[in-house]
Amino acid sequence: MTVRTHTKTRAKGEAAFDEPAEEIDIGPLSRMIGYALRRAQIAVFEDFIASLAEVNLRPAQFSVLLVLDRAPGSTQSAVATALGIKRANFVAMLDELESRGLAERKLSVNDKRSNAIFLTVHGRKTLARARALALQHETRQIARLGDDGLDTLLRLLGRLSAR
Amino acid sequence: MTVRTHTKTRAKGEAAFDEPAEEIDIGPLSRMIGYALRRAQIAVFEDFIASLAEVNLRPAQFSVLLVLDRAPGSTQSAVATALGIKRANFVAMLDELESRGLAERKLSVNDKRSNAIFLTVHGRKTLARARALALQHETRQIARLGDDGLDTLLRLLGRLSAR
DNA sequence: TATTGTTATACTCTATAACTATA
DNA sequence: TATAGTTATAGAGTATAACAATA
Repeated sequence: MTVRTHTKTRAKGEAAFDEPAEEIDIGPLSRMIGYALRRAQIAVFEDFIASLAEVNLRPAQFSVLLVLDRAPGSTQSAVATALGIKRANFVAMLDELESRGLAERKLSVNDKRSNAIFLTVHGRKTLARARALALQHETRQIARLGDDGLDTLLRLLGRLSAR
Repeated sequence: MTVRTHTKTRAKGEAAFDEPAEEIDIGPLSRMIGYALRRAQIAVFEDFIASLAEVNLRPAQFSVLLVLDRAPGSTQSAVATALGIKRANFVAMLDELESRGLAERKLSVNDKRSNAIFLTVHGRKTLARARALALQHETRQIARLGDDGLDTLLRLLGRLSAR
């Protein structure tokens, strides 16, 4: 698609204040870290979502299944906090995973306030398939980054995320 | 803050399937590109928003002012497309910038369907201050990245965003 | 008193369809 | 027919306050 700006019919080569070039060059914006990060994140998430379409898992849902597999029996608060999700917002997320038969809440016997969360058998099977798909996605991104681009990128991103 | 998971009172050193460690380690997630990108983007945007609090400009609003300064008289569609914003969503954004006296729509004489967008004098003054604040923010992020971290990061992010 | 899960709510961002006036 | 701006609307994602049950 071609991006055009406001333009008058005008003799060739002639310039005017209110008539920018046909396509807008965003200029210094493309060298700003936040902007570049946002564009890259959108592109990578798009590829991730398309890659996992078969299992219908969004990035956040996949991350929850991964954590539940690593730390089965965790409370909702623990999982939510580990992933940077507010516990209030985690309720609906878990509701959906549970309604899809991927995870389940079990009443805790020790602390009756909390639920212990587990993957179901179906959840584990789905996660296994999701992992394979995510690996393909990841491999594709790593290939784009080139030789030791991954380690370098993760190191730099870690410095920005710290604190 | 300490993240705790579901835990029973239990003799020291004893392990159990449904009792994960006190804090959940997200594990392989931290080495996934999309996840690392998201965390970094959130951290950088947070710093950006705090840095520009004085002028009350969000990242997207700042980017619009930057583009208008570079390409005054551009149409709404051109600006929106250049920044990856849907033109329908750009209407309310511009409404706010206009109501704050930062930008203005002018009826185009050549094509009466479109508006030519300009910064106001106040918009230019605000942008000048915003640029100074954004530069401080950017300098802080660059310092975190270390020696030639910026060029490396932008090169890698560009490879992920391509297409 | 503090915490867990929950509900209600609101605000931002994003996406699509459809209208109008112009081209 | 197609495009620019607009409206309406819906869906994610995220944030806060408050409540009941339990610690």
